[in-house]
Amino acid sequence: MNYWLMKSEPDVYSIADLQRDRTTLWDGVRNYQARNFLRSMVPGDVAFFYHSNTTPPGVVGLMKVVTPNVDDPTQFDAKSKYYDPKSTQAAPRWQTVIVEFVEAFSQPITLDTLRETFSPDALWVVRQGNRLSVMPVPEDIAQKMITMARA
DNA sequence: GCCAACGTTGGC
DNA sequence: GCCAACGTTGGC
Repeated sequence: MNYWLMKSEPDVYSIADLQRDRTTLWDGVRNYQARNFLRSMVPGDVAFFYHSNTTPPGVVGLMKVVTPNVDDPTQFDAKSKYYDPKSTQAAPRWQTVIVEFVEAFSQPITLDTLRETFSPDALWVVRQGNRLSVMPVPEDIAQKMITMARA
């Protein structure tokens, strides 16, 4: 079982939206490093939901992977902003996962607090200029984050 | 809204 | 294969 961190702008899709929907297909990732992490996810993996482009940015809850290795349907949709003309049904470029809501933290962990607590070498989201939207989280860091959020 | 960081594209 | 131009991300 692995831990991940996945970013979303709450104006686009928030933890409250996931709580309402229960599950969602995590579409729109168009970065190869992030996609490769998505491809390596397995059912039962736990992901921290991170709100980006908001005040304050931070980790707001937990979800878990229920269906791995799903072709992102938006790559085939010419009307989607995520449409990829180089992708074909026979050779789709973009895979993602379906995630299920687990928990909305009563006490979100802000980026400031993450920076005070964890090293950028261990938790990539605190690296300056970090733009990766899906990243691994080491297990010991993940356990500490969960403890902090429930304190 | 600004802009630094940085990934991608495309001409050569 | 280099690298300048360009587009996007995301904190502030």
